[in-house]
Amino acid sequence: MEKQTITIYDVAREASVSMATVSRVVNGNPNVRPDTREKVLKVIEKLDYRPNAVARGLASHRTTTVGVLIPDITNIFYASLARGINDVATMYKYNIILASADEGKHKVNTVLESILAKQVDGLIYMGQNIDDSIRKELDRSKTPVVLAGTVDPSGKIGSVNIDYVAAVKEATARLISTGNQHIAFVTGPLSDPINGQYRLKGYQTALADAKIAYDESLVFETEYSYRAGEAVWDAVKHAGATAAVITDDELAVGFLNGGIDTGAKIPEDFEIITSNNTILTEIVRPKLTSIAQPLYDIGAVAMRLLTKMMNKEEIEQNTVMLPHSIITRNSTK
Amino acid sequence: MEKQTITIYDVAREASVSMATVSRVVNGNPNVRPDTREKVLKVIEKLDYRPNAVARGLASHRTTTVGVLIPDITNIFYASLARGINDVATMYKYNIILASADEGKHKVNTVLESILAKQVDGLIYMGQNIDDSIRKELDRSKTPVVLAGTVDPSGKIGSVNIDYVAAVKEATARLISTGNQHIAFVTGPLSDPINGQYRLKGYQTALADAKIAYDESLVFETEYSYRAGEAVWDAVKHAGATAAVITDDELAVGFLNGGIDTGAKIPEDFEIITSNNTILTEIVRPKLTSIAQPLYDIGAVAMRLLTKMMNKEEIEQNTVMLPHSIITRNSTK
DNA sequence: GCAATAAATGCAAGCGTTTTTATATATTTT
DNA sequence: AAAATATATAAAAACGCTTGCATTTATTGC
Repeated sequence: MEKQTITIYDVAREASVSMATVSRVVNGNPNVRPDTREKVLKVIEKLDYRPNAVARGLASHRTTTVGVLIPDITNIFYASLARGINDVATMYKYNIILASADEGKHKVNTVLESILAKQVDGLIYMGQNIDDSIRKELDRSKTPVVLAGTVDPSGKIGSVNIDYVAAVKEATARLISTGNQHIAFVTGPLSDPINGQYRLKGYQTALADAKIAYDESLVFETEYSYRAGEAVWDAVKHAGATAAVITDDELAVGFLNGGIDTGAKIPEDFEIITSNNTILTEIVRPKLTSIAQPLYDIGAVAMRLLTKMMNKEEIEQNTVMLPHSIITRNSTK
Repeated sequence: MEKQTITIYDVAREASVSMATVSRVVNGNPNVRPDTREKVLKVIEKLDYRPNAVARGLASHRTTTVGVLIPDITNIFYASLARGINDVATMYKYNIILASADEGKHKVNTVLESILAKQVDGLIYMGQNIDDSIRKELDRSKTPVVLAGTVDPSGKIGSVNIDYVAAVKEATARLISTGNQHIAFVTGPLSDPINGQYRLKGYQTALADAKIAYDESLVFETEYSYRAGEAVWDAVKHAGATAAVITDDELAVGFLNGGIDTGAKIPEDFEIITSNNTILTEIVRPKLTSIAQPLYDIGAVAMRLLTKMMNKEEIEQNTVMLPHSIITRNSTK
């Protein structure tokens, strides 16, 4: 009664050729006489045959599937990267296994393990700092990995980013140039090297260049969320800051509104530069001046890089830095 | 030289049991003597054996993978649903193959085909209207499908939604109650039954109840995006509307800013109610009054429903309607 | 202590492909 | 036209697991 699924074997029989030949046709192997190809294609059409990707994966050791690890799919920053990843993946005929590894909730290791068990051909990794246990897991599977919007200070793993040091340095310098002497640095977890090493360094360097003493009490570490931004406004204000560099747009938007809602005038009383130039920066009033990262491109380039690795092509540069800029809007003077 | 991958066979040999027994241990089959189980587990640990999910999938006809079709991953509405889906999927040990089927760009059919080829155990479908070719594709594969935030007017396919008719009716009535006689309905594609049938009907019903004539020139069909919202403001204003019900938050936010930026006073001159109650409604000033849909829950419930279908459990109700409400903020009087 | 029954384990046939190797057929070369 | 070479096709062995069935081992009843 059950509608029998049609296999390559059925096609072979019906077309009076071997399975091997059908396989060749399906895979576009040129070693098939045109008329045989025709014949086989006709049968495939007639039987409405669809190759079983799982069987293919087992036999060929290629699943045409890549894993994508994302910290939070509702964060526009990561979602934008994901869009770039997705488009390029689609272009190269890969499917994406998406796994979200919310800090804590689903432990990265478990999630990673489940993805790797699925025999993905490659992995795009976003977010979370890469600790030893993760690195070990990555090593044991010989799966190619590319980090998108995430750094590996050891430089072993390929990655696509912007120059965070330079970007934050420029942003900070810009705030200094309009007379600010007390500039806050409002950031996500410093355990993430992007924040703790690169961005912080850019911030410090700009201060040093301007002969302003680095004051640790102006560094605010919190989480990437709107609420966290709202919540931190008071503290920043009380610390005596007159401007802030903020490392995430949701955070910055919360921070901005935290200020606005308590009567602060932005940018007159307080200047803000944020970091990701997502649509959020244009949605709020005043619009936010921002470091512009080519989010979509970071994802796209990361995925492209991964395709090369999966093809075992020669990689000229496994750490790529895309250009950034600063988009001036109305949260700065 | 290549580090040999360890298979179930290696474990079996090393533990001096059969592959079947190892398989039983790995799959938690109770028919294994505790000491044998111990022995096998020890070897698994020692060899660091990891089952190959692809081989498992081929042998068992279950991939523990579900497909998720999403129109646009950067749209907070869908991303929120996806988060609910993801959490429940993780809870039930399923991986997600995410495919984004941007209107047009990647045709739904192609994407669907590639997902189904991967032998997913089930499918969550969001967004796009389900036309005949899609329905056919869905039917041919016997894969269980649940729609999340998407309706199937035919009622054949399981789905999780809110009562769009009632929600929009309430929203419209609320605007009428504050004296508005010319209320615009700003929506995404009317080809989507949610808009074209349900929401529109709610809008019309509210008008009818208040004895206000339905005026087609107050219905504005556009796309779900910030820019589209900005762009449509003028037309709506010129049509003489004094309030609007808008079916998407990004759209609404663009619309709001389109107004604000041209000097309109909201809500004094113009009232707005939006539809999804995402964080965007709280980010803008004034904050937007909104229909509240339990986005995360829609996703979560949809996925839960799907797990039941995949287990062939009895489904009491394959179309579930979650409760909605209206959250009053500052874009209405 | 033995038959009857239940529980644990092993055997081996799939699952639906790809791919290597061998064979048959076609094409060139001389 | 035979030998040599190139091209198409076939045969069958993997790929790494699950699972139905057969077999062995343990448990129970009397």
